Amino acid sequence: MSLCKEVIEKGNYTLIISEKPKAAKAIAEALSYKPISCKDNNITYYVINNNEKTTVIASTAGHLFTLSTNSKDYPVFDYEWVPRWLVEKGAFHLKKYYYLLSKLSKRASEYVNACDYDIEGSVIGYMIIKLLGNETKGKRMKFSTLTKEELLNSFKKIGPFDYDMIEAGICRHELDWIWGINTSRALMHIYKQASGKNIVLSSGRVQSPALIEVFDRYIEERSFFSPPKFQLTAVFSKDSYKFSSSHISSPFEYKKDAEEAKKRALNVKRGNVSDIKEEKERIPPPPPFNLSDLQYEASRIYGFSPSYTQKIAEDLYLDVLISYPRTNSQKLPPSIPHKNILENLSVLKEYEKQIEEVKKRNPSYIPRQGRKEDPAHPAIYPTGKIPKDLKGDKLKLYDLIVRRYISTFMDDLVLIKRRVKINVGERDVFETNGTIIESKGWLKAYKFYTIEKAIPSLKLNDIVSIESIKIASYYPSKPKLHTKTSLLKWMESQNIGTEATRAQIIETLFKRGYLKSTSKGIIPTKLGIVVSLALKKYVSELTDVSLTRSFEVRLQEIRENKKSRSDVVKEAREVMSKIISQMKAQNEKIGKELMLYSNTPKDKRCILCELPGEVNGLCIIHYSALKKLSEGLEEWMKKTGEDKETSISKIEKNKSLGQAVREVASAIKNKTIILI
DNA sequence: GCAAGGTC
Ligand SMILES: [Zn+2]
Repeated sequence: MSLCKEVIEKGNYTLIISEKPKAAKAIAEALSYKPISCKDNNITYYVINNNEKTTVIASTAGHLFTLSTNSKDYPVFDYEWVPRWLVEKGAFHLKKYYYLLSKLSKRASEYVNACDYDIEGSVIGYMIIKLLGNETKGKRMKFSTLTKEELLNSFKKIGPFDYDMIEAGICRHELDWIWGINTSRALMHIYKQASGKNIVLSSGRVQSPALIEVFDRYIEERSFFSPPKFQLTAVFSKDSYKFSSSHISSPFEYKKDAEEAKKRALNVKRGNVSDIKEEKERIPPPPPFNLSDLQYEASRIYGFSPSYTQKIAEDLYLDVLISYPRTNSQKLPPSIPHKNILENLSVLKEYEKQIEEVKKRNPSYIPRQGRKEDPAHPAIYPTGKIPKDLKGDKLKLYDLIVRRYISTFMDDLVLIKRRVKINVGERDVFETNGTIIESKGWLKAYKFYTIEKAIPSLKLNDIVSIESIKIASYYPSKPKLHTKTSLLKWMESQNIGTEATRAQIIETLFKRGYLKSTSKGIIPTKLGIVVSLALKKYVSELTDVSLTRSFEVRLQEIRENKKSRSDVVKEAREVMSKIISQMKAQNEKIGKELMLYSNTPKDKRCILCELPGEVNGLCIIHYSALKKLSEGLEEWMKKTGEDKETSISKIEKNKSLGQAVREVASAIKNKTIILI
C-alpha cells in the first residue's frame, strides 16, 4: 500500500486523467497486465511501473470546475472557473476527486487529458490540468471505445492539447452562462419587484424552447378546429364469415358524397371480390439502442418517464451489467466481443433459444447498425455479466436492453400482407386488408410489438353480402399534448440538449412550476404561460432553437480558427446588455404583465376562464379558439351539410375538437359571445 | 439562485 505513496512522493510520472472511474480502470488495464490499484479517500487510482517510467491513471466524475460569479446583480459577465464542490449544491461528492487530482498533479511531469473525445471532455480535462497541474505540460489522448486495442493505440499517439476543441467548449459554457444567468435573474428580479415575493425562475437556450414547445402545443390542442371527413365502412359477410371494409374513397371530404355512396351500396346489397393482392414485407431488426430510443421504448412498453429510465440505466451501468448509457450512437462496432457476450448471456433461460438461433444463422455475429453516431461511445449493449437478484423495473429495463441487443443479430421479420378489393355495383370499391407473420425473425427476441391482423379468407370472384354500412366522422390531425417522452423526442429532433441532459431539463421545467402533468399530457401552469409570453415578447431569441443553431455555427468557426472565443463572447455580451437594458427600462410594465397572470382580478378575467382577458374579453387560448372557429365554420357547414345553429350545437359536444373551441361554441349558442 | 453540460 505504501508503494502508492512512494510513487506520488517521488513524482516525475505521467498523470492520465479520465472523465469517469470506469474509463480510468479500462485505461489502466489496457496499459498493463498488473496495474497497481491505489485508494485515497475511497477513490481509486492506478499506478503502472514500466522500465523506469511511471504512469498514474486517475479520474474525475464529469466536470470538476464550473463557471461562477460573486456578483448578485445583473447584467453580469464577470464569471470565473471554480471547483464545483465549493459553489454548487449537490456537488459535494466532487471534493474527494478534487483533492486526489490536486495531490496527484503536484509532482507529475506530464499531464494527459484522456477524457471523452468530445468538446466537453476536452474542457473537463483541460480545466483540471490548467487549474491543478501545468497547462504547458498538457497532452491529449483520443479514443472513442474503451477496448484494449484502441486505448493502446491512442496511448502511442498521444498528441498536443486540442485547443480548437477546448476553446469551442469553453465558449459553449460562457455563452450558455451569459444567456441563462442574465435572463433568469431578470425574470426573478422583475417578479420580485412586482410581487414582493422571491421565487426561482429560469430561462435558457435549451429549457426555454422546450417550454415554448409545450405552451404552443397546448394552445394548438385546446383551440383545434377542423371540419370532419367521412369514413364509409361496410360489414360484409360470406357464409358465416364477417369482415369490415372501407370504401376506397374514404375519408370523403363531403358528407353528402359518403351518403350517396352508402345509398348506392345499400341498393346493390352485395359485392364481388375483384382483386386480391398479396405481398411480402421484410422488416429488418430495430437498430441498437441509444439512450433516447431506450427512453422512448421504456415509456411505450412500461410507462417509465425518461428521467426514470435514465436513472435505472445508470444503475445498471454502475453494476457493470450494461455499457455506457448516455450515448447517441446506434452502432455496435466489431471491436465489441459479441460472441463472448452472447455466450455468457445464453446461460439465462429466457434468452437461450434466441442466442442459439443467432449462433446458427449469424455465426460471425454481425449486428445490424443504426444511423446515429456518437463521438465517444457505442450504442447500449449488455456486458455479458450475469445479473443476480435483479427485480422489478430494473429487471424490466435490463431485459429490454438484452432483447434489443440479441434482436440486432437476428433475421428479418417477414410479413404477408393481403389486400382485397370488393366491387359494389359499378362505381364503388371497398378494400380490406390483413397482415400475418410468415417468419418471426428478430421479433422472437424483441417481442414488444403486436402485428397480426386477421387476413380475410376470400377468393377471387367470391360474392359477399353487405350486412351493415355506416358513416363515421373522422378528424385528420388533432394535435396531442406533449408527454415527457414526446417532448424529449422533440428536443432530440431539434438537436437541443444532449443525451445526458434532456430528461433532466424537462424535470427542471416541472420543478420551476412551469409545467404540470394531466391524464392527457403536459400543460403549462399559469406561471408557465406568463413566462412563455414574457420570453416571446422580451427575449424572443430564447423561444426557439435558432439560438442553438447560431451557437453551433460560431463554435464550428472557433474550431476552424476562423473566429476567436473572445470575439464570440464579446458579441454575446453586447446582445445581452441590450436585452437586459431594454427589460430594465420596462421593468414595471413587465412586472404588471406577470402579476396579471399570477393574480387576475375578477373584472379582468376571460369570459370563459380564469386567465386574463386579452382580446374581445377572451384569454389567448379562447381567443385563438374563437378565431379558428370563426374562420372555419363556413367550411364545416359546407362539408357536413348542417346549418349554422346545428353546427354550433354539434361542435359544442364534439370531443374530437379542442376544449376551448367547444367552450367558445357553447358561449356562442348562449349568445355570450359572437363570431368574429 | 439562476444555464447547460459532465457523472456518482
Ligand atoms: Zn379563457
